Amino acid sequence: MNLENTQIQMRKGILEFCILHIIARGEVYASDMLDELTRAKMIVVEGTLYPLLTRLKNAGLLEYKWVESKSGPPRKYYKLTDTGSSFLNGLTETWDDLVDSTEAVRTKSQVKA
Amino acid sequence: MNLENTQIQMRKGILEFCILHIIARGEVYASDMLDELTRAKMIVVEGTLYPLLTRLKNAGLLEYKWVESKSGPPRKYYKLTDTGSSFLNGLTETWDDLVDSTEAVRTKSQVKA
DNA sequence: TCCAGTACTTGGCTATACATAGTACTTTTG
DNA sequence: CAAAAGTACTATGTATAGCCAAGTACTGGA
Repeated sequence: MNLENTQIQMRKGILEFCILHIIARGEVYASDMLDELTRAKMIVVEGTLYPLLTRLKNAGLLEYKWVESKSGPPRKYYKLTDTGSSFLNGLTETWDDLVDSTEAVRTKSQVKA
Repeated sequence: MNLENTQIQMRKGILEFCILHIIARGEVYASDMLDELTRAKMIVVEGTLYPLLTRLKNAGLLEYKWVESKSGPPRKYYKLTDTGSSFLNGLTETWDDLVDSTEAVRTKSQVKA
């Protein structure tokens, strides 16, 4: 058990949440998302992102259309389905609760310390 | 893929973080932690907590001593080791970064929406 | 002795993030 | 026009956390 591994575990699920958020605000393709996540300091590699997108699409949360590119192969532009929007709302609630709970534990710790 | 499962994934690593925090503020045994987590609205079951404590102990982050109880079997009272304290500091940093990153993605979303 | 309560343990299951390697298409370059 | 480089996407195998469910061990009371 090392710190790095726990950090990885901490990201689980949260990454999915962030990606749904990014897609929620407009049609994007994978490289757009990678740029966006990198700017937010959430480093992700291709091998993580692409399978995740496929999974979300197969679950009916996303849909995509092919768009020709002027430099390279065509791209998949993703957007949320209605199901995806509902799902994102549910996740947002969970995330907020989780942050609150964690904050509660930390705050109480400071009071007693 | 359902919401519940993603919620479970979101908890990964965070639970460990919370438990280390709880132990950091004083010696406690498992039921104390369960109560504390329940109050913070982070429901955990025994089958999750006990293996986690064993794992943290084997990793050298925790140590425990047996304490007799007046009602029932003796209890393991845990406390952090020095290694555990350092580990918790690292996790705290990671968690704060993660919250910031997530907030960054969400905030930007609202600006464009 | 039998029963209920408390504390802790164990085994099997599922799902995600990662590393790594590979495919397919397009544009550039000699 | 053929080879190389770049872009976008795919596939496979590994490790690990959290959950469920059942089980063990000890205590005290009827």
